[in-house]
Amino acid sequence: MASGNGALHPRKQPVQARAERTRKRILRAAAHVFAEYGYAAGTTNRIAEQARISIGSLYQYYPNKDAILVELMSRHLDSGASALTLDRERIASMPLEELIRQDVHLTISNHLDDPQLLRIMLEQVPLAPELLAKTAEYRAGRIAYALDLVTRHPEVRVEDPHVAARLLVSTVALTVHQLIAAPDSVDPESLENELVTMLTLYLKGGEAS
Amino acid sequence: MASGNGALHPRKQPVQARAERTRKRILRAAAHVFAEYGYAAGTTNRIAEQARISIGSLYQYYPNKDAILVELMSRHLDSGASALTLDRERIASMPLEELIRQDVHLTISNHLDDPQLLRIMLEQVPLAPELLAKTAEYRAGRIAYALDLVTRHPEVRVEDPHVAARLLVSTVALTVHQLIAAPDSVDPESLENELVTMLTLYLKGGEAS
DNA sequence: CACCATTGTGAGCAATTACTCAGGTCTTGC
DNA sequence: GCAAGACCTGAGTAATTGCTCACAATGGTG
Repeated sequence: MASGNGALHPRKQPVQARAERTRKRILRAAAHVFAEYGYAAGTTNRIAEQARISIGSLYQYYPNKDAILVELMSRHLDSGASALTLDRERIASMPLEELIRQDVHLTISNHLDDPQLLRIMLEQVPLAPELLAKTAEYRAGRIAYALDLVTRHPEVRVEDPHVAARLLVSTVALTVHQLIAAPDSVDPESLENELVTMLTLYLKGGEAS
Repeated sequence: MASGNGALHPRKQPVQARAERTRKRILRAAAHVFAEYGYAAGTTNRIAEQARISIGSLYQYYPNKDAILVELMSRHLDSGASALTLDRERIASMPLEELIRQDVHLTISNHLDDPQLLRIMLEQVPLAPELLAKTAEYRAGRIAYALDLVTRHPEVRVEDPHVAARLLVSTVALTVHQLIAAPDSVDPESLENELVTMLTLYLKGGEAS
């Protein structure tokens, strides 16, 4: 199913405004269709139908089905990664709880748009090699940031910084995803508070600050 | 892809020993194939080939592809659920940390067999309606247990018990799964220690016990 | 307006895949 | 030894689906 035709087409770039609109319609439709039917059952013909364009047009902008998913995921990652990085100076000078809260809050709000789509994308990542690299990079960045925080912030006391950093990143990403996308989803505010409490206590090592 | 033919076949029961062996071969092969190729690309013909039986035999025991996944998942859930429940009496009388450690340890060892397969199964759950009911039941059981622990154990101090219980369950299941199945997986022992520390501190609310 | 590149169309092809069925082979009970 | 059922076989079928291509429509430019 994952097409392995190494050669990636840099399909034609849109030059007229019309083309740009079509491209956007495809992406919007794909997001909708994938979220509703899942990746396998979200057929390209269905996407074209939803976008009210012909299947031929779709393939003028995306060389194959995977490419559409890849672009959706890329956009999500890019938007998530941009708002994230703080300079190292500020890490040490801000209260730990505030740093954690910032991260958790950002992650939650990033998931509130379309949890269903997120779910599909995360699941399909391992099947699309191009995405693997990109998500791996993204994850590595987050882990590096967490490791920085864990090792440099004065309030932090943990046994194993490397494991702690990975646990931190995984916990935030996964629980937010799961508890927001769940059928009976948890109230985002409560989730934020509990998560922040948990992580802050953990990093402080249970000692008074 | 998810066949909606409500009527489930109780395909013929094996009566000879030969048949029982075939059934087992199918399951083993399916686990292997799903883990290696994923669900969509894990075709029934491939499973039959791996099991060294003909495709026809496969369909004598399983009415469709979904049914195989369902049985694999059912078995996993049953084995996981059995070892889990403690009587309410003992909850209050055991140290909190020990209770948590027990749970985390069990979850980790339950994932060490075949993380890849687990991954596939968890992803495909939402597509197979029969499984949804079963996993929902399983999850509900775990959450109920956690809620019991959170509300009745004397060492516990949390703001919102319901959210805390769900956070607890999700955190253990998801982080274990992710960090064990990851390409560069975390050392299980360290993971156990860090997770236990984090959860225990959280539930105790940061106050001295 | 006239020309041509850009963009859009959709019937249909090739490949894949879940699943069937007509007929074989083995096991068991007598 | 011999029926009769249990079990197994695998080429074939129907349906799905990603994707192509020959052609039509549209937009900009002189």
